[in-house]
Amino acid sequence: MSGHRPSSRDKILAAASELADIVGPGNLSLDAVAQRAGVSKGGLLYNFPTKAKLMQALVQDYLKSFEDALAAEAAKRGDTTKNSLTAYIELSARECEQKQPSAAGVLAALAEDPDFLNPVRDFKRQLLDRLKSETTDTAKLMVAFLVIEGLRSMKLFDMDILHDDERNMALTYLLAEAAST
Amino acid sequence: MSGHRPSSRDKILAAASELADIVGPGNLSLDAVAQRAGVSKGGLLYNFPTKAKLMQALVQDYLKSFEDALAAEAAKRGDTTKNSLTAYIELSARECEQKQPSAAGVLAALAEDPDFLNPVRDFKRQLLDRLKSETTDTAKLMVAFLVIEGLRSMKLFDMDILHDDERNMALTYLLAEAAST
DNA sequence: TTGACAATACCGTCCAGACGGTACAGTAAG
DNA sequence: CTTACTGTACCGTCTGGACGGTATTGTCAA
Repeated sequence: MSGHRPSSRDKILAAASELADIVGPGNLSLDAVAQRAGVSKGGLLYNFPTKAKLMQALVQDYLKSFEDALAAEAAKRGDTTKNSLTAYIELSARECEQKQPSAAGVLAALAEDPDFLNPVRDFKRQLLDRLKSETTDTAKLMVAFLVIEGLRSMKLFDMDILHDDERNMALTYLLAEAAST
Repeated sequence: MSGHRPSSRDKILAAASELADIVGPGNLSLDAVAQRAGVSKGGLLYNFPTKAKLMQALVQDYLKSFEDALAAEAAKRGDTTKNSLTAYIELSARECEQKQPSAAGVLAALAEDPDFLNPVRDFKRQLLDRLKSETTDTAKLMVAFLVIEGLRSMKLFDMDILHDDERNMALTYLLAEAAST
């Protein structure tokens, strides 16, 4: 079900994200995506019959890879459901450090039509509910969740406002609070 | 210096923001903006000689109105510089409740070219530095700042994920921490 | 006072190019 | 024969922006 060799589909998705990052979220054209992916335009439209479908796939792809990373992080430590908040925090912290161009694809989808973000909304709400069922102090959960959301939005907008120590301060504070629950 | 009657310029800016919210950030056209503002396209181009200039103005406008609101909030309570974090938190909290369509204009600017957000980055960094100089506990400041950033990004993306009580929990937590400093 | 001119604040039209998408013939692999 | 494309040609639409015009108001010398 997963683990293909780099298919055309994957190359197109990657090319679209990279391009969105280069030309700006609202200036993504099918011709340019096809060219960057090393695929003809006909080939692109064979895989994604319409631009909207491409955008949906971009969002789905982003969500899927995040989901996988979260599951991997939870598996890496003990599967005790109790510390999945800690897993979420640490995963997000690590993601802040590195590049993740796939986020640019999400912005492209947003630019095209904000409704493409509906799956993201659903995903986040589900995640929050899961976290909620596993923690006792809801106020602290909300703070942690929102801090990460803030960090994530900064990354999305390429706003490298925070110094490393500033970010770490917030993160260690969160981790300490999460551990004491 | 301020307090004009609704000039063409202002009508255009407002129309652009509203339209961005309706048609999606990446689908903002000059023709549509002109029409909605009740101005001819030539008239629009007179006020904003290029689309890029419009976008810049949209961002500037957004920043300015936020700055004004923050100053007004600080003035409303005592001008003691100590509690400007509290002012920031409460202002942001109130803004979460209400509609503020001007944010859609910022997304339109982002869609066109992410560099248009540079002024936002500068503004936020300045704000953070000011807050930093007025508080003792930097870790708690960072948490508060990032929580608000998270709230703000959700509003921007129209992600009404949080229930009112969830949001209030985070906010009252923040206010309590800010007061105890 | 008046006539000449200029600046301001627009209007309405036009155009070259880019875009999403279609159509279709061909092809190489399995 | 089907799948997964390639390549080319094309269509209708939309877009940013250039351009020429116009009404109003102001300025200022004679």
